[in-house]
Amino acid sequence: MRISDVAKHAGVSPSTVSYVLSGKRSISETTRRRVRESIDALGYQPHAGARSLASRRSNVIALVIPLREDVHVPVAMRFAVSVTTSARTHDHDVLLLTQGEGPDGLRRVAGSAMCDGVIVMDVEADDARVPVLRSLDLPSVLIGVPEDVEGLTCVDLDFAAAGAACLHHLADLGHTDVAFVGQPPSVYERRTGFAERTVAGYEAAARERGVRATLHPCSPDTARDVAAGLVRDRPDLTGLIVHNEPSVAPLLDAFQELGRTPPELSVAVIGPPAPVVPPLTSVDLPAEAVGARAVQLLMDKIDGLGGPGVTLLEPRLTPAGSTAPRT
Amino acid sequence: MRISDVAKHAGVSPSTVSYVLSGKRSISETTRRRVRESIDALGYQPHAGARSLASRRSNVIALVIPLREDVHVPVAMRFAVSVTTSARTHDHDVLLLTQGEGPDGLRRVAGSAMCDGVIVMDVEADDARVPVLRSLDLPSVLIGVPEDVEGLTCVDLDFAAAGAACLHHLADLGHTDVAFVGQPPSVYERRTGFAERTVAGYEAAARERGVRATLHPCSPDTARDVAAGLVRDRPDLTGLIVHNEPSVAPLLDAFQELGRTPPELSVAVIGPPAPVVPPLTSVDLPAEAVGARAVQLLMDKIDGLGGPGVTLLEPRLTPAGSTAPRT
DNA sequence: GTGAAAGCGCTAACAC
DNA sequence: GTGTTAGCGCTTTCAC
Repeated sequence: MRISDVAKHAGVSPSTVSYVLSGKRSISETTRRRVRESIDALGYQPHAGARSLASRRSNVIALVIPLREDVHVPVAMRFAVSVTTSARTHDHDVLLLTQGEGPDGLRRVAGSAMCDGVIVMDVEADDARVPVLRSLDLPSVLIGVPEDVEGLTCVDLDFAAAGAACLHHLADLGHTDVAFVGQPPSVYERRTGFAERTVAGYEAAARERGVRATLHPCSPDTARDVAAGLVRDRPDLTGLIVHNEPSVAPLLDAFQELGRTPPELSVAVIGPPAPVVPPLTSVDLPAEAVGARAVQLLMDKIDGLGGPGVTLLEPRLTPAGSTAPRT
Repeated sequence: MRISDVAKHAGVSPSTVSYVLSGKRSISETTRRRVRESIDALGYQPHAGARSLASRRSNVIALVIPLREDVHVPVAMRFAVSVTTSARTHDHDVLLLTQGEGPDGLRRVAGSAMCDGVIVMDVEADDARVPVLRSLDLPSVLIGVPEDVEGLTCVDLDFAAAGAACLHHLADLGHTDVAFVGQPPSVYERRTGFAERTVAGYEAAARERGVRATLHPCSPDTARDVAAGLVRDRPDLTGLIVHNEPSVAPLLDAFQELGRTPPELSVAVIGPPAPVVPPLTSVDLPAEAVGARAVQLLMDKIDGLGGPGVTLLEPRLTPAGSTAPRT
């Protein structure tokens, strides 16, 4: 089943079928309909390899997913699904690259023309893949923001604004002593962009508002200790910002056992709304929007449109019962 | 940069370069070396589309990942990563299909020759994709086992054996009253193979051993109620089997508050070892092994080797401090 | 052990 | 608005 079979069936030339499919030149309404009918009748599907050979377009994008222990998998998956779904609306498929392949994976897919572009997740401040991307002339979009963004196209949530939004929210409620429970230490050590920027936004806002503000890296299994340490050392603490999805539940449990429960201890979280009752004041992480935007930007680049630039999506803080005015 | 450039550089014909790359005919050691050197010197990489057009092999496999609310994402991701990594060792890449595309996604990638085969995850007892797979003559491997396995190649953990192993372990310790806390109700309603089989194995073993055994679907937000119900209605309960990864922590917390802690209440879990201290007696879910096996089986099918069949990997129960003899 | 050349199925000039 | 045709870059017969 090839394009010439469809052409014969419809009584037109192969190129006409091709143009009906691509819409790259105008076709009379009658011809278009006849061709469409033949395509349906025969169940024709173009051969992807032949198409990519002739058109120099694979209609595939690559997605590099993170695999680190300290990356919250469900969030990564939300990005991946969003990218895949969005790509389909642009008639592209998604090739999965694991971070384990590193820069070589990028060279491989670029060199063999397996994909038209690549989306890289979990970008660090000084990411080894960035120089490779610069040298590769493969259209790319980063989800995350490295230190040097020269020539790159990046998308992310405005994490600095998210950190600031939480602090301003608490400051507006009268809190003057706040702690920030963050990502596992390793995340800061490898200088993951989003984590650094969140803290920077939080600390800047705290200075601005004259709020006492400290930082406490955390992971689910150290949550208990972090809570105990805060209760012991910070008697005046009334505000808590948590930027660590899987630690939210253990942290709240620990604080509760220590006699501190929201909203007496006002808690705001940065991340997907945890399915806890009652709901928490939170800044959502719009993975779907970020993924869709990344795909859109990549499609533009593939089509030679748009230049480099950093797109930061505005965070939205949703107040809930876990934060209240200081008493 | 094409194969003919490499051929010229090495002073051989294009076909010789092709054969050096594919190993499909014998090449003299000297020629092989010269060609290899030219390939390295020029940094040649074959064009994937051209290759797939000429050879009718894309060297890509598709992977359908589940996206359901009730599927535990980190486990699904472990499968996906294992499949991707294994595929690379067989010189294949992985195309991501979301479950949202359903049967049409399979038809699409099969019809356009985008991939040589497909691996389908999260298979249900009566799965809509199975008849499509049967009609498609696209090599496929299912991770999971549907009701009718005629003509299919399936891999999975032997969940029936896992359920039985937990019960036998508890029975060996003298427990005679056991409860099984399972997946969310929706998982059973849509008849997901692995959940049904686990329960079946558990119940059969319980009958065999004369143990009182009941089933309790659960999700993280109903864990508290499930625990309360069991404490209230089952005063003689001393054994618990949990087949619900994200509910383990809330469940144990709830039981603790009700005065029941391991190993007085002996708890065994089916799933990846939870990072809790002290560790729990558990049956591991060998996602890596299952993914690797699925890829191996698929590669064999693509090469025309091996027939249909169901491969069940033996579970391994690792005893730990959460289970103890009944007192 | 190696080379020549005929496709693989499609796209996009070019021609009308 | 439509048809003809020359590639796209590789694999694989066929021939030696």
